[in-house]
Amino acid sequence: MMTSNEIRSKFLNFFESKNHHVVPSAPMVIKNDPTLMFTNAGMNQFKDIFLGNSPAKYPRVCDSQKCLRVSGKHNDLEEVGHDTYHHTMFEMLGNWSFGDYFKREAIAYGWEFLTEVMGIDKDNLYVTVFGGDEKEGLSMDTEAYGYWKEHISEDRILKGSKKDNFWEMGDQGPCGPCSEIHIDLRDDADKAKVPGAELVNKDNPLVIEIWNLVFMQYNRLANGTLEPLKAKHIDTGMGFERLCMVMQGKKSNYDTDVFQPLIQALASKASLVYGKNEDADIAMRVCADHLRAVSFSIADGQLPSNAKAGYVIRRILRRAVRYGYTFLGFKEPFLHSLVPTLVAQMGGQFTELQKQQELISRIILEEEQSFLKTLSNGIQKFDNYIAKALECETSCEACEQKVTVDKVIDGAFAFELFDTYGFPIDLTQLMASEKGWTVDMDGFAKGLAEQKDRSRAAAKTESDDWVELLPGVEQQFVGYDELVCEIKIVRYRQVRTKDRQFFQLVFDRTPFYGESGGQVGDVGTIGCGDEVIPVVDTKKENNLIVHIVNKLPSDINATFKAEVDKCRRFAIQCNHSATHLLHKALRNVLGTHVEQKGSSVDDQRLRFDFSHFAKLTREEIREVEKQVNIDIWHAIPLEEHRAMPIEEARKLGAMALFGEKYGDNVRVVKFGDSVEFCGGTHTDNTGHIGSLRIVAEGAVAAGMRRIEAVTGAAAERYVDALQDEMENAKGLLKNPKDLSAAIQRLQDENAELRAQISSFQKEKVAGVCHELEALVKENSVVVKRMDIDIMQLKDGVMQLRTNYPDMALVLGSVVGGKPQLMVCLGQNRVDAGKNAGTIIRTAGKEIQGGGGGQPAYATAGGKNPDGIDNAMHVAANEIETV
RNA sequence: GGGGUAUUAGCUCAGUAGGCUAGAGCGCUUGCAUGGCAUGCAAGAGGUCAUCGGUUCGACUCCGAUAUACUCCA
Repeated sequence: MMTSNEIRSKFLNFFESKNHHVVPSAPMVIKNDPTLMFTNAGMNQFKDIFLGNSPAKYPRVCDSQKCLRVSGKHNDLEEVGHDTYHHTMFEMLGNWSFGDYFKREAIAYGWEFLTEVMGIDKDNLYVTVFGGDEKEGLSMDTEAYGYWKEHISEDRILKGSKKDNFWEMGDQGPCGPCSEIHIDLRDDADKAKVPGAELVNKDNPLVIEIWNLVFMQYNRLANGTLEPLKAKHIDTGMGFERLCMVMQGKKSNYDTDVFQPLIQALASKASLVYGKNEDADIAMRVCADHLRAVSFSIADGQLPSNAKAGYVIRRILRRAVRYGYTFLGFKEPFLHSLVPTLVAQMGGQFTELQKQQELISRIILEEEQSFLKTLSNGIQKFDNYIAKALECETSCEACEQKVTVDKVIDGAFAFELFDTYGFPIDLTQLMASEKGWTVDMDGFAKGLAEQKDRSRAAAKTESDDWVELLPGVEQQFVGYDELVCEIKIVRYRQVRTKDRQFFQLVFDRTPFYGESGGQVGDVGTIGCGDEVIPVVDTKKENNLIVHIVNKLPSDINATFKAEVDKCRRFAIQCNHSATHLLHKALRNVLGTHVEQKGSSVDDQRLRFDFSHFAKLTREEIREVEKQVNIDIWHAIPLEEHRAMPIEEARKLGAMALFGEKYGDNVRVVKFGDSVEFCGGTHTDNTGHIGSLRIVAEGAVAAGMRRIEAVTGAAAERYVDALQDEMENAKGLLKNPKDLSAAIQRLQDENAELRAQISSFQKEKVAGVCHELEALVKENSVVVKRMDIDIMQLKDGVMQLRTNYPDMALVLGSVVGGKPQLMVCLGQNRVDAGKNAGTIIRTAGKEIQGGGGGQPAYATAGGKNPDGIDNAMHVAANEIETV
């Protein structure tokens, strides 16, 4: 039997023999494409070639690309595990032609590989071609049909609809008809009953598509129309796991050697046998699949989090935990313990997994723990809800009105559990059914739909088609050397979001750095004559530097002077270079397990995330700061290599980052011992940085720390602020020798004085209460004016009340021009039907105020101090009257 | 980017349709009991109810803003 590793290499070797260049898989996590979070198809890493933004380095390429399909157009998440062939993460084998060969060769290569290299029986194969679409005005792909006829009998060539046989990567952009190869894996008896041709594209788990050949020949415009592409491309994708299933004679992807080790490990952990129980089998498939997806993402630098791409990863992980919890009986974290199995199996091919094994395990463990906590919170909330509903039932029975609860969980509550507390709806349903309840799913769906509408409305952006002014001009970035230059606008378009509209401009050459690699985009101006237009931001989309402006220049075709905000850029460069020095210093001080996991650099500060498992001590922070500052004092000049062959760069000791895509030639930035692959802009000498101060250190996730620091003028300001505060504090304390000791003394003194005040107050109150007690002993009704804050007497008066159940007390006071009134009644008077709250409201009118309280004790305040005596009389009268 | 929820004792959390002397369990201190204890009993300490404003006679509670955390959607 061919192993999965052998199958992968046979594919790559085959296309290499057809003059294809074998490239490595791009990272699964996508960094600079606003329309896409994860690589969801093999073609992603070549997107800018298809869009015409950059030229192809090789006309023919092949690879095996790790992909994640979980959101957006290809949303398979809820399918995964229930069938035998959907996955979140999978490998896509592909071959490409960029303006080189087209349909004839693509079809011939595909056929040769499957039937001759893989030795698949031709009688099990079917192919589809695009059958045309009237609405689009497209006719059938007779070209592809013709080439297929050379290999396969016509009754095996099927015509497909636009849905199945016309491929588009989005609402706009390159697209074209495609041709799929399907395989029929059923046994002969079934084949005899129903011909395979009838089951193609019908979701039969044994008649499946294995390869899609896309013929890119059109460009879709924003208004929906198609225009022919000048250069035609081939883009193919074959599901690696499916091919393994075919080659290993299995009927499920999960039965191949790609998944079985994980599934077997899970089964033994759960003390179950795979294949005995459908629910448990699904759960094991879910866990095996999701563990792969999550581990690969973390290896590529995308951690679970509560927003965007990180949130997608969190959801996948939680889905696995949910299935394990419900169907495999795992009530404690378990997924993390499978990481070694995954690494043992795939770590050889994907070294990023192996190198970061510990980090991956720790992060998964932490996520599992936190989700199990959310679950237990949700279960508690759920139980409370049921208990309350049943309580209502029993209490109603007590008053002999037979009311039964209808045992339906309110949709709004189910949605609240889900939306606010993250409690999965299927668990709510499961728990409900265990108790004989049902869930109002319509109500739940309604809540969810409203939520979705709100979000969509808020996130809506519309972009027009690009207006081409200078077609075919390739953009050039000159910002490493120049901050001012003459430019022409190559193309532009308008973009509208909910509360803003702006224009995106592309120049022929630009000094502006587009946001990428953690470095913010430049701002500045473009000017022509008297007209100067601010560039408010610069972004990078698919390797294209896009300048954001709020209005278009009056003459769009003019030559402009483009000028980057120099001071800002200088500060950014210093911060970026300081980040490199910091990275190196951290590895020196903490060890080489420190890897960059994220970085953000702007003109104000720098932020650096890295793998490390403990809080940095104050000494470590000092040492890191010191090492960076020594590099700064040494005024090390920048050594920059714009395009160094990657192997040579590695020999120099350059640090490559996980989850980054590198070409054959890379830019290397070197300051002394600090050598990094980096596309960012840097200061020409570390001396310019001035100094670095670390201002914050904290945790981001398990095994991951974050440092924030400032440099140069910002560092000066930071130290100034500290110094000012210190001087101020010293000044306030009359310049003590030891500030901390002085503060400590002050605190002790303060505590002592507080204690004294409170004891004085207690004494005073006790005195007053004593006085009142004497009066209460004599007369059961006491009316007294005493101008102190009555609220303070509360405790004492309440004490009095418990001792003298017949007591009635009316106190009045005027403090600071504000009248206060209090009525307190002993229990016997309350039982007799008197209510201090009512009395105080009546009496309160006399001081133009309101008040309230309980039957036994009430207070009121007011605006008219002159009425206080009257108010007391009124209250007293109320108490006396029967 | 748009919603929702939470923030109360060292920890985990109750709580009030504005006024009940702000509580429980665990932990802590002290004392007593047992030969011993992951023991029992008793007493006690510990709270600017996240921060800042507003409404009110009165706000832990209502309203607004901020911060932090959690969570859903995009």
